[in-house]
Amino acid sequence: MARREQELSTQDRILNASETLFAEFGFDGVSLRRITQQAEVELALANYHFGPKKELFLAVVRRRADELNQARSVALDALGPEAGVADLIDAFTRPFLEKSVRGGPGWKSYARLIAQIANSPRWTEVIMASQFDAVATKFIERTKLALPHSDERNIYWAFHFLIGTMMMTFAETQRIDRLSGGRCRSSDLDTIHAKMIPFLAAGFEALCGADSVADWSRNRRSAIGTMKDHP
Amino acid sequence: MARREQELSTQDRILNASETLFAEFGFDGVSLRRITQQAEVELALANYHFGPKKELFLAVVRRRADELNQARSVALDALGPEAGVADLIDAFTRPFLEKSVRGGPGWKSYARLIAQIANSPRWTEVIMASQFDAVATKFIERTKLALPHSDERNIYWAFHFLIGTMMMTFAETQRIDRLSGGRCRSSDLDTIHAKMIPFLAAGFEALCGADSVADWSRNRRSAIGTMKDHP
DNA sequence: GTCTATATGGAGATAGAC
DNA sequence: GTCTATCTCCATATAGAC
Repeated sequence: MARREQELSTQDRILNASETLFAEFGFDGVSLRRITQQAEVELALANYHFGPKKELFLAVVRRRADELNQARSVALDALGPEAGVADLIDAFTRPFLEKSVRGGPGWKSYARLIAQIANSPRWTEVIMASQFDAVATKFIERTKLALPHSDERNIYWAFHFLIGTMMMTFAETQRIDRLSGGRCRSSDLDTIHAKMIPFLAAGFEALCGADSVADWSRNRRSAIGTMKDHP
Repeated sequence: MARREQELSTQDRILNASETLFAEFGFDGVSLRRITQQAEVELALANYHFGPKKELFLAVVRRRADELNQARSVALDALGPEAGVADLIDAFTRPFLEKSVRGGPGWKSYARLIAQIANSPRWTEVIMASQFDAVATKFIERTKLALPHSDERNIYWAFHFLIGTMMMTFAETQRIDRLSGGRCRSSDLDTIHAKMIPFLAAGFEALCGADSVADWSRNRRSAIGTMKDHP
C-alpha cells in the first residue's frame, strides 16, 4: 500500500474508501457520494470503474480474498500428516490474525467487514460460499483425517462453531471490553487468538474425538422436562 | 400472537413487519414505506407511533428483550451450587433456542436479527450493552464460581467465544448446509444446540479449568517463526 | 479516464383534515 | 388514531463535453 492515498490509482482510492466505510456502516449504510468524497474522486468515477454499487461491494471483498485464501492454503499444506486439530485450527485462523493485526489498516477494515458479512444471510451465497468455501473444504478434509473416528457431521458443526468464534473476534465490537470492566480488550487480537486455539481445539476433541460425548441431549434427556420432539 | 395479523393493533402490525424485514435486510436495507406496506398500515403511522426510524428499530429489539432476559435469569437461578459449566451454558442458551424454534415466526426473525446486531460495532453500545449485559454478567459470575481456579480474564474470553458460536448458529445463514453437501442443516437448531453444549463446555474447561493450557502461544512459541511482538 | 450536469426515483419526516 | 398530500433531501445511475 502506498504511503499517501494520493499516489494510488483511482480504483484503489475508491476501493480503500469503500472498505473502510462498508466495514463501519454496512452495504446500505453508505452512499456512493460518501465513498467518492472520502476517496477524493468524482462521484461518476465509481460507476465508471465498478458499475453498480453491489459490484463495487463485491470488488472490495474479492480484492483481498485471494491473498487470504492463498495464505491459509499454504499454511494447511505446510502441516505434516501428524498435525493435530490445534495445528489445523492455527493454520486456518492465523493468516486472518496476521493480516488484521500486522497487514495495515486496510486489512483491519476487511476483517471487520467479513465478520459482519458472515452473519448476514443476505451475503451467504454471493460472498461466503463463492469466495471462502474452497479453503474451508480443505480445512475440513484435513480435520477429518486428524479426527478419523468422528461422525462427519460433527466435524461440520465444529467448523460452524469455529467460524462463529472467529467472526465474533475479528468484528472487534468492543462489547467484551465493557463487560469485563476493561480487563479484556477486543483490539488485542494476538491474545484472543492464543486463547481461541485451545478453546476451539478442546471443543473439536469433545465433539469429534474418540471418546466424544457427542450429544448433550442424549445424556440429559431424562433430566430436562421441557424438551420435546427431537431425536 | 394473534392468529391473523389483521386482529393486531397498529403498533404490533408495524413491529411485526419491521422485525421480519430488519432481520432479512438490516436497518438501512429497509424503508419505512416497505414496512408500512407489509404491515398494511399508512406510512405516516410509523412515525406517529414510534418516532424516527432508529427508534422503531430499538422498539423492535426491546419488545422481546425483557422476556428473553427473564427466561435466562430464571434458568440460571434454578441451578444449584453444584451446577457445572455445561449446565450454565445450557441455562444461558436454551431460552434463545426454545423461543427461536417453538416461539413462533416472530421469535425466529428476532433471533436472526440479534445475531446480526451482535457482530456489528454500530449497535454494540445502544443495543447489546444496554439490553443484554445484565444477564450476561449474571452468567459470568456464576461461571466464575463453577471454575474458581481460572484467571477471570479467561472466563470473559470464553464467554466472548460462546456468544460468537451462539450468534453464528441463530443467524441461520445456511452456509454449512451447502458446505456439508446437505448433511447438516442450519435450520435444525435443536441438533446444533445439542452439539454446541459439549463443544463449548470443553472449551471453557480447557481455557478456564484447573489443568488449563491457558495460552497456545506460550506452548508453541519456539515452533512458530512468524510470531512477533506479543507477550 | 475524468469532469459537469442532470435524470429519475425513493428516502424520512410532517402538516393538517377527518 | 388515521388518512391524504407534500416538503425536502439524497440516493443510484448516466449523458455528454473535454
